[in-house]
Amino acid sequence: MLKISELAGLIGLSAHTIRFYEKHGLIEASERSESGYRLYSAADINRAEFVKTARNIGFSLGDIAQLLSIRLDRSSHSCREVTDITRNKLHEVNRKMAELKAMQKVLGRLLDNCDGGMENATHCSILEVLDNGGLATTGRVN
Amino acid sequence: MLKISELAGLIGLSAHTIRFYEKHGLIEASERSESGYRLYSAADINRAEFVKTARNIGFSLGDIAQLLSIRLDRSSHSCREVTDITRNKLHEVNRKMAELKAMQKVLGRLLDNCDGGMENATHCSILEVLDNGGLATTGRVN
DNA sequence: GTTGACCTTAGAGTTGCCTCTAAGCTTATA
DNA sequence: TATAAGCTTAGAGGCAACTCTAAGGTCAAC
Repeated sequence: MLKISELAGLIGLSAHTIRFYEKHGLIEASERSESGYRLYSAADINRAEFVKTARNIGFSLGDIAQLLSIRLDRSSHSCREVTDITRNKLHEVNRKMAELKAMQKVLGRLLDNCDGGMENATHCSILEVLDNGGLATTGRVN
Repeated sequence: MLKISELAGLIGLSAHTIRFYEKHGLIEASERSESGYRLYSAADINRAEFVKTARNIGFSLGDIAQLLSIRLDRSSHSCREVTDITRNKLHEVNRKMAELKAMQKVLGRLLDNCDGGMENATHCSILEVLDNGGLATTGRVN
């Protein structure tokens, strides 16, 4: 049985974060010492590691809660439920990637058109673009 | 002179958001009517549009505050300051993109290895990966 | 028996960006 | 003139995922 900071060291989360996850139902200590300290069993540790792995991959705490409830009783859930959660996450990631790509493109072009020297900003092309409502989308813009 | 909801309609932000931006120093109404209504001049509208454009590109409110203070007195700021803000943002976007790409890769592989059928999740390969600390990185993985 | 590290709790604070509410005044329309 | 739409304010609420604090109990070592 591990104490909270031992578990924390093992899986690489702070004790604070473990308590926070407990409050949200993700991690639990199946026992308490006489003095009330949390004590983590092997099963608790596995669960905590599951949480950490899922978190590393990028699942939200809400996703993880769902995955845990499936994990807890695999036979009454379908494999499909798991892939649905995963696919939704992938779609979310794809959406964000698209947004970031658009930002990347615009920021890159702003920088391309601006020399960024130490002269004053009176004719700064970036400020001009911002003043004019964004990059012109006429011409060969792609 | 426009009233707040007219400005809101023009630039595509809610009146709530415009007040919120005002509280944070981004947008201002240079006048008030006798009854205290905000009235926006052409210059105020330009400024609000500048804010909206910068926001659309993805600059944070903090970035925009900096850009505005440069815009307000272009001659005492260098073009370089503007490119620095822009470059920092680009780096931030690049960092996030890299994170998302990693997630994309992992999620994609999880889905590839799991058929996601309606059978129960007893042998779900995604849960297994999560239970085993992530995707194995041995073998031809990349 | 005292120091110091570690544990407990409830709850507040953080960051970023809104979003909404309450309570009340103003303006336009029918 | 009455009603509805629109405006004002201060301040609360919400989301995600922590992060920290206060005030105190516990435990191991010297």
